[in-house]
Amino acid sequence: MSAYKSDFLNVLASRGFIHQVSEPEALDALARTSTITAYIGFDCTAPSLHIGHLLPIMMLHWLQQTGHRPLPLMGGGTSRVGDPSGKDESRRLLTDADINANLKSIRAIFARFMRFGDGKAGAVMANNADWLNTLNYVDFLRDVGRHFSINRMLSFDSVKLRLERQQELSFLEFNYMILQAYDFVELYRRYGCMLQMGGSDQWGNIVNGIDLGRRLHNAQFFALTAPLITTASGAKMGKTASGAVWLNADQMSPYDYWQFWRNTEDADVARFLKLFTVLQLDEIERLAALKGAEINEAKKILATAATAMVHGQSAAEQAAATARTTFEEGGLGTSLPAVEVPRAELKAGIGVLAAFVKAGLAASNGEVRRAIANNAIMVNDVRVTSDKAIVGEAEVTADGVVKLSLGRKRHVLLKPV
RNA sequence: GGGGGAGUGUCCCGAGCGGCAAAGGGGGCGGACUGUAAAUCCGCUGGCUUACGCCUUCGUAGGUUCGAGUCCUACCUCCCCCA
Repeated sequence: MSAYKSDFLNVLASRGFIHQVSEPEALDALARTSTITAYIGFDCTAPSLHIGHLLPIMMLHWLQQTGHRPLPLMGGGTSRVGDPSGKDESRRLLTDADINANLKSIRAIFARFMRFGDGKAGAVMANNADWLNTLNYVDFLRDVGRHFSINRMLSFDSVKLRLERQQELSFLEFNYMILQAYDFVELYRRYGCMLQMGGSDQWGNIVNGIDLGRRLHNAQFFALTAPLITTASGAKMGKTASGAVWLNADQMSPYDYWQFWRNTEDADVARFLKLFTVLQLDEIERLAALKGAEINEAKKILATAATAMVHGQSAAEQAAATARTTFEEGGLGTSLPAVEVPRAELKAGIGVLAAFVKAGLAASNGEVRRAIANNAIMVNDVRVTSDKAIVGEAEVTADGVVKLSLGRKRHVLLKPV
């Protein structure tokens, strides 16, 4: 069904990664005849990447699998500015120390998805702080700024929407697109990078880079954007009670990560398998054909495969096993999140309210009270009906833990130490 | 510089005659139904409290009042118009 001749575009298109491509024929031809270096920018405004970053990371993965060179760019410099795209409010400005700390913890994630190092397709990581931080303002204006038309910049969605909605857009943020365009050129100079990929909201920024490349180097750059991924019911992906779905294990356990995928809506299963796992397409076809309750099998495969991409095969299988014992056999899974409690404290008895707050299942005593009123609280699978109930040593099971449950899905173990 | 408008529950949007823990959505969480799905229906969605109740919250700081999100003053931030 795909009209592309190159492996690279074929794979991306058939798995649903492509929203827009500039000059598709030329890019297709280039991908067939040479090794492309392509970059995607990631900002460092949070200490971990989350699910929203997964799509671009997968694009880099496939880029490498099809023989090309991925170039993840850390926005060490641009994070100091903040991209106004899709935002009504200015982002908080981060300190350089924050940015560097974030950058460091993000870096490890990439190694899971692509091979770094030598060889023609070995991935390279760059940081735009390396060139942006030392720019000379006047030189930059003369060399780069003169190629930008304010008239045109005002017509870009990222700017236009802010202005139309009467939201403040600072000069600092207004410059973001210029810096991103400059990044593209700089990566071309340093690494011969000719393709920039990103989310669909990046189209305007990328196109600016293409223009600048043509003006400064008479070079043909390319843009490729991925669709914005929403769930079948229209919600933005990756929002849960506790916030974002993080990729770092210390922000979100592999078990919880597995659960996130396990709870995918039926209608999203096939699409997510294509986007977020590396299963063969014919295998995905087979799974997608499952009907009714059988599709749960596909969801488990999705969960395990997607978790394995980020946390490794063994952690993924452990999460799957824990889910199986917990949900299908009514037992205790070993990788359920656990919270340690001093044995003496448990001996004295902890009120249910405090116990659930301590376990992180609720934010306040009141929240636990309401949950009890809603029949949602269980200790060792026994429903709690009074907020005066005590969790003590008697509740420690043969496994040496106390199982606290909020609803049927959220479980935390209390482990005496 | 002059004139007009706006800022509401720490997720968002948004109503709010001086009696307000503050309408209504969305989102989220829980329950029922299911398949750890969707849809639907129901409940919850500031903190402490067994409870009466107490405390904290409507841009900031004061004031009027028995009582202020609501009225007054000053200040901060944003928007629009005029210069």
